[in-house]
This record gives sequence, C-alpha cells and structure tokens, in this order.
Amino acid sequence: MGATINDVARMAGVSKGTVSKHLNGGRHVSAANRTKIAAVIEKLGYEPNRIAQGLSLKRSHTIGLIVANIGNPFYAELIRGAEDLASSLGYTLLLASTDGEPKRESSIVKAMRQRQVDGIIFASVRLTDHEVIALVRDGMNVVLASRHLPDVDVDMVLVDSELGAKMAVEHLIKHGHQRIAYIGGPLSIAQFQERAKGWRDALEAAGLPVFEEYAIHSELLNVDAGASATEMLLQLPELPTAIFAATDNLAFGVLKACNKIDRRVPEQLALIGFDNVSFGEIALSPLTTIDGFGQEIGQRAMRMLVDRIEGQLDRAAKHQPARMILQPKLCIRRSCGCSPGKEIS
Amino acid sequence: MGATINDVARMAGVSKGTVSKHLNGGRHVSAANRTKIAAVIEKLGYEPNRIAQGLSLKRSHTIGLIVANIGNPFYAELIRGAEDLASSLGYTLLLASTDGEPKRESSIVKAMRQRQVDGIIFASVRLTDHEVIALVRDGMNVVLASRHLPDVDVDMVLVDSELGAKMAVEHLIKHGHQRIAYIGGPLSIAQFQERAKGWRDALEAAGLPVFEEYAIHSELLNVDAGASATEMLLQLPELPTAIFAATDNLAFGVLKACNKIDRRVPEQLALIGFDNVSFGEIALSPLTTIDGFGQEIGQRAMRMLVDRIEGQLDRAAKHQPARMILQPKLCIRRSCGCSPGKEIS
DNA sequence: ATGAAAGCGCTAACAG
DNA sequence: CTGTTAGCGCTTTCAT
Repeated sequence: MGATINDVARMAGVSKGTVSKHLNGGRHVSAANRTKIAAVIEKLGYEPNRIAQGLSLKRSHTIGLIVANIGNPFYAELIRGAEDLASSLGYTLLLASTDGEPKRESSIVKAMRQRQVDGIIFASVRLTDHEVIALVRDGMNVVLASRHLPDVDVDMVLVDSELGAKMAVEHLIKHGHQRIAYIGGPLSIAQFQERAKGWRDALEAAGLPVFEEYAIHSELLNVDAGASATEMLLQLPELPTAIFAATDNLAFGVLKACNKIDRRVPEQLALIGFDNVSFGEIALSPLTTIDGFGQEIGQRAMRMLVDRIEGQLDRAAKHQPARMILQPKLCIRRSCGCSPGKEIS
Repeated sequence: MGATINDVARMAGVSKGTVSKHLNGGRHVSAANRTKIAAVIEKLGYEPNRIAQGLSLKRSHTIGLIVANIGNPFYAELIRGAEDLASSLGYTLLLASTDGEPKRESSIVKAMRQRQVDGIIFASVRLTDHEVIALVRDGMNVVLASRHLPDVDVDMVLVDSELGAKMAVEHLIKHGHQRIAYIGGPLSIAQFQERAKGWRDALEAAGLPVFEEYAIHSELLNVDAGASATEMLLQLPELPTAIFAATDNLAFGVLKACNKIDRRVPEQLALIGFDNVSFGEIALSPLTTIDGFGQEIGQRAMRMLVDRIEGQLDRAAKHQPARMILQPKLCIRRSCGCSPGKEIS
C-alpha cells in the first residue's frame, strides 16, 4: 500500500541508513542527497511507519488514557485537556473506558501494555494498590488523574476532595441548613472517602448531628444513580433540606428526581455538586458546585507523564513521585439557595 | 522490561515458531509442549508485543476515531458507542479531536496513517471530498459517522437530517408559531445544509414566509456560539417566537442566553434541538429535541468498519459502500411549549 | 558523508 | 509436530 523506506532509498539511489538519517533531523547528510531524498519522498507520498519505528526505538509515542465513563461530562473535560496537550506534544491517545468494572480495567491495562504505550493515565482507579504498584515496578510510567490511591508512590494530580466537600457543606450550613444529606460514590474509591469525610467533618465542626441514613454511597455514578439515591432520601421520615452531591453528575440526578416529583430546587431542597462541569450552568436549577478542574487535571496529568517519559531518557535519575493537589473553588449559582446579587459568602 | 517470545522459547526448550503457534490457537503443538510453554509464559508474565505482531501481520487492531470536539456531548455519546464495541471486538481506539480546524484534521489523519490504523471513523468531516476520496483510494478503510459527504463512495451511517429538521419545525408550527428562526453550523458541512433545508421546506410547505435574517449559520458549535446567535436573533426588529437549533449544544446556548436576560423558555421563546443528548432532560427548560442516536451511530459505524476490515481479508470481493440512514424521532419535553400530559402530536 | 549489517519481537512458509 | 529461515520497516553502530 504505502511506500517504505526501502523504496525511497532505492529511488533516490542512496542507502536506507541515509534516508533514515534524513528523516531524523538530516544531520550527516549532504545537501545534494537531502534534496534528492526529499523529492522522492514527495513523489512517492512516503510516510514513515511509526509502528516499525517504535519497534526499533522501543517507544510508541502513544499514551493510554483510562477513564471510568466517557459519558460523564467530567471525564469528557479531562479527556479534552489530555488530548489537546498530547497531540501538541506529538503523542497520540489510546482511549478506553472501564464503565466501573474492575475486570475490564485489568484487561484494558493488559491491552495497553501489549500495545507498548509509553505511559498510562488513570482517571479511573479501582485497581488495588498492589496492582498499580506492580505496574509501576514493572517500569510502566503511570500518573493518576483525579482519583488517587493513598500511600502509593505514583505521580498524581487531583483536587483536594476533603477540603472541597467541606467548603460545599459549610456553604449549605451558612444558608441555615441543619439536615444536609450526602450522595457519593463507592467508598472503595479514595476520592469518595475523602468527600464523605469532608461532609462529616463540616457537620461536626458546626456542632450538627450526622445521621447515617443521610449518607448514600452509590455504586454507580451516572445521573440515574443520583436520581434513585435522591428518591431514597426523600422517603426518610425526616427529610433533609439540602444535599451535597459528590459529583455534578450525581447532582444532575438529584435535579432529575426532583423534577419528576415537582420538588423545587433550591426552594424545597438545596443542592451543591462537585466538579463544575460546564452544563451545570444551564441545569434545571443552575448548579452551585465545587470546581474540580477537569480539563486542567487532564492537561497537567499529561504533562507530568510526558515529563516522566522523556525525563527517563536523559537523566537516569529517577524523579520523585510528584503529587499535585489543586485547591477547590466554590462556584455559586442558584441551586444552593443563593440568588444573583445577594450571595452568601 | 518485558519478556519476549525468545525468552519463552528458550526457557521452554522449544523454538520461537512453536511458541508463536501456541499463542495463535495452539494448533500443531503437542499437548506436552503446550503445557510447558503455558507454564513458562505464566512464570515470566510474558505478554506478546502487539506492535511487533502488527508489523509482521500488517494489521494493528487499532482504529482511529476523529471527532470534532470531545466537549460536545453528542460526540461523547458517539465515542462511547464506538469504544464499547471496539473493545469487545478486540480493537483499540485512537482518539483525536479536530476542534473544527481543518488543518488539524489533516495532520491527525497523517498521524493515524503513520500509526497504521486499520481504519478510520470520521465523526467530523471538513476534508474536501477530494481528500477523503484520496484516502479511500489509497486503501484506507473509512466510515463516516453522523456527518457525510454527498456523492462520495464511502460507508456512512447517519440520521436523516433533513427529515429530522422538518419534523422539528412542523411541531413548532403546530404550536402556532409563525416566526421560527434557525441556528445551525457552517454550511460547508452537508449535515447543516440539510437541516437548514428541512427548516426552510417545512416553513414553505406550511405557507409561511422564510426570513433570511432568521437563519444563522454559526462557524462554531459550542454552547457559547448558540448563545451569541440567540443574542443576534433577539436584536432583530421583529422577534422570532421560536427557534429550531440544529444541535442540542447550540440549543443549550439558546437556553443560556435566555437565562441571562430572563427570557423564559418556552413561554416567551419556544425551542427545539437536535441530537437528544442526555443532558437535555435536565436542562433549564427540558429540551424537546430530535433524537440523533449518537451512541447507536458510533456503534454502527464501528461495526461497519470492522466488517469492512475483516471482510477484506476473507473475500477479496470489494463490498458495496453502505449507507445507513437512521430515522429521526421527535422527543417531546418542555422547551417546545408542550406540557406533560397534554402534548401536541 | 555514506553503506552494510545487525537487531527490535513477531509471523509464516518450508523443510524435516 | 517442530525447528529454521526469512522477512515486516525502521534505527543504529561500525566501518569506510
């Protein structure tokens, strides 16, 4: 189908090696040959086979990105950030989604190793510490984006979940709420442990009681999961007056459930999410949320990974695992009860 | 780092070829050797290098997916559908986003060719017919998803845009609207030409005048583009009473703009979108829309592509370019003026 | 500056 | 059934 380096060499009347040199910077190639080769390449429409090149170089210029669920807008933003930077750095993205199934995660990792990715960004981690450690020890470049494993020596970049959650709940408390529920993801994910802890701590710090029935740890993270968690909450004998959802997507579920039964947000139920996904702005009730910097995290994770990949070539020095923690930010809109003009800070 | 097939062969005391046979189905390998080899593979944690395999087989089991913009939820759904099927078929996805820049598109295609993808799904086509034809003639397997080029012999799967647009506008007309505006994307994209035509035809068929100022063909397709188009529309001497947005994302922009100036949808301005992105359900005003089957399109496109890729191996028969046109469907929610219970059909 | 040759990890005839 | 050999397309010494 396509011409090979051999074709080019033959037609230009030089050796394979010379063409290769020309392709990689052109040092040690005479001007005469250089133009001759360039002409042939042009005429043949030759394109180097990066696969073959990778085989020889042991470097694929490909990076694996594993997300939990592409449908979740937070991940969409993260992917966007990562893809953008990757392509401008000359890397290409191998994307896969686990849909939360740990089994798929292992098989994805396997597929990616087999395809010789230069590194992997996990925006979804259910692997046990053990598995990730093994991966790293095996020499794979890894960075954890947005989720993390405590006590594991890996690069990672994420927001301060506990602080963010605390900020959200404190804001709700300032609005006068005393019965604040929590909807989050599975506690097997560190991130949700922390967000739940932030919720609890804020409540306790304010001298408010924490009711265990008010905390729902949903297995799934999609909109419908948020909706059914809300339905459960609204069947409790004593209704919460506010909800902190650990994820905007979950918060959207709250909105959906409330819409269905005509319960008004924020009048009858205040709500704050976490992530600051762009649609929050035009949700049924414009969503007050904690900025989770999805796109920025994707970008920074990519940067870290590429630094590590390329760094390991120059300096043999094994760089320290970096841990970048972004400061969350409260984005006040309507769902918390604030109205434009008179916001509670 | 990783063990190679040579290591396995040596340790198992057999030849490379035998190991290879074992890996690929195990035919013509004695049971004794088979268990011996399996044991060594296990002990070494050997994983075949798919890159090397690809070099030899001239097949990468990798498929390129090019979308216009990952941030757009319609593409997110399409990606989801494609990724899902791909991974279950043993293929892996190389994802790239053009952000609407034709220049990036060419360079992405180039990068993908160099990486020896087995085929490419374009969910974004700005390439001229000429370029796509060239790609196909060069032997690349291509399928167009959701966008198409008229009069080009390529596989494609998409909804009937013209019909969908017509359905949307007709519904608005049934609500009694006479001044219906259109917000769409660039006319260089066939899809938008057709949606604009559907709008126009529906108007004419109903004996309504079509005002050219009521048609806005935005270059960008993001939410803000929809918002500014709306602002332009609302500055016209004679205001439209309804808008048909050729894309849900654009429709979200309408919602955003209306929210900013406190114009109520649908009371003061009716709205119908196109795509049926899941978020529409919980938008500021739950969005009535035309189902564009994003996920299904992604999936079908992937299926077509893989069929083509694998088909070309068995039967030398060059299969006819397929053209799959999905029937659009009206999804009635609130933004058009219908209210639950009493919907206009 | 250039060419020859070895090798990256795997598959695929082809003998035996 | 099994080993040998010759590539796949490219990079990289190492001579020249």
